[in-house]
Amino acid sequence: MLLRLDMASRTPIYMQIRNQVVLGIAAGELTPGEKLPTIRALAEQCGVNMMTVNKAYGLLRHEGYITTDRRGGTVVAGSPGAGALSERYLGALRIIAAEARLAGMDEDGFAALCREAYSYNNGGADNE
Amino acid sequence: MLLRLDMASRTPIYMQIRNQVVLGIAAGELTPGEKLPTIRALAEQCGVNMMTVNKAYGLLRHEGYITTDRRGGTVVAGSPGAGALSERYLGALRIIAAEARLAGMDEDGFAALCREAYSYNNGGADNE
Amino acid sequence: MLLRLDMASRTPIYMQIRNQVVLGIAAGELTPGEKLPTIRALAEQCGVNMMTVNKAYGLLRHEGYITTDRRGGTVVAGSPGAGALSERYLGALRIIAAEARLAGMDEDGFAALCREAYSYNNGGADNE
Amino acid sequence: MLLRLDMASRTPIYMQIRNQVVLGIAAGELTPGEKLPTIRALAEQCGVNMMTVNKAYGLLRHEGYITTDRRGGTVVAGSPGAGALSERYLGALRIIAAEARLAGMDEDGFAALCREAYSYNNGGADNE
DNA sequence: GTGGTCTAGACCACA
DNA sequence: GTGGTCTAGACCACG
Repeated sequence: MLLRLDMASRTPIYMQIRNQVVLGIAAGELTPGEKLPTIRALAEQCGVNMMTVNKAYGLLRHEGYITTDRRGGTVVAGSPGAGALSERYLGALRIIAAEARLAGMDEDGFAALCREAYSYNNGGADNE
Repeated sequence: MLLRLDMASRTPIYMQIRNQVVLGIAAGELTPGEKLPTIRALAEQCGVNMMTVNKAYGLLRHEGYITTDRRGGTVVAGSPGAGALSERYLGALRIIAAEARLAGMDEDGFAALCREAYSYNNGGADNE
Repeated sequence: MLLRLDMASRTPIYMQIRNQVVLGIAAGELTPGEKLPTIRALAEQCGVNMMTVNKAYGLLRHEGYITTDRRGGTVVAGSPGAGALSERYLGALRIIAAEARLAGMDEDGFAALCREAYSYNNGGADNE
Repeated sequence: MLLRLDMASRTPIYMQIRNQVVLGIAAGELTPGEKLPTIRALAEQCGVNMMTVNKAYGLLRHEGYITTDRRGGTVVAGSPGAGALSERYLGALRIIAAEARLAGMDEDGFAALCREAYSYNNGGADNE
């Protein structure tokens, strides 16, 4: 699992880390129970501060994607609670859909794009 | 066209305005050639600073969604250039898709959600 | 609203701040819509670092006790969502109850103590 | 007496052990004079370090809940000194009460919850 | 050795 | 002027 961060992006670094981990879990690259790098290790590997990684891990932990074992170590959790997931993404999806529509993409094309995004297994998401 | 802004949202106000205008155009609520409110009017109506509206209009203009008429009015433009739109949204879509997948949604469910977002006609989404 | 922090306490400072704000809201000392001190102001007033206050505010925001207005300022929110509140406190209450029981307090005495805690309007909680 | 520990909890393991023992005594599951497992045995049973169990036992001993017999065994003590117990819990109780109140619970409901916590016979609380 | 917490600075986006 | 983010250190509790 190699993180690729874009220091010039408008997306905060801690959010990029968070996104990459989520993508990694969804892609099966990170499996439940697997141990994540320590805060210090990941910070050094990425060339960022510990606090930044800490913030990303804290966010992921809060979202239920990872848990922190008291005996030292951060591990990938199972699936987070389902919750009202539909509503949560609808807002963002609507905006993307509106932009795609105005750019000339029809509904089928957009659905195909979404399916591609769903089945895509990581690779080069610049996660902005 | 009534803008509904959430001052407590993490999404910057200027971006919320921009998003609502894009949604409005996509929904046909704002038609090409239609005149938008003046910066001053919209700022007063929404209770925000003129600079904020100005920033939103500038962004929309830069993206090609609106143009500024010689005599000072701001009008809705036609469709912006198509461009390689797929690549632009794939990053964000992948993250949303990953979250949806981890929340237990299968590909068909996600595609259905995306179609719903595509055909949705405005409403009041204020998320990014 | 004056915060009293105990630097020697085992309770993290950010948690002490969080607790005092919660107590203040419950006591009616902080009313919904009221503006809280800025991070900088509170940090200086308490003699702690901005990041510490920031963490406390972030926690309170996440818990729904306060919201941050984009136009600058942190305000007291209304009531946070009810949720399954009973379950959340039962664990902690059971331990306190067990200790009280072993110290010789009977059920009525404990209930009286709890009522006192409920109706107490701030004052000198050392919030450990 | 079976301890159930949550390695992902924010409560330190030694404190979880301490809490469970206190709950066990209060519930009558552990009776005065009863022998507790050796540090080594409990550590193995729970899959934690001996130092951790030692710390929990040390805390319990310091609080008067258990004593160490001459011949090396650790046994449940009688009731610890009563003391001014009210003041000791008031701080924590006030915070819980404030949260419950803000979550919409009235005084009677809170008192009922406290009585339930008092009469509860163990179960598996691992919170602080 | 792990994460949790804190400090004393700093820069930037937003309004 | 506000909060958001980040840095480069540091100390401590826990295991």
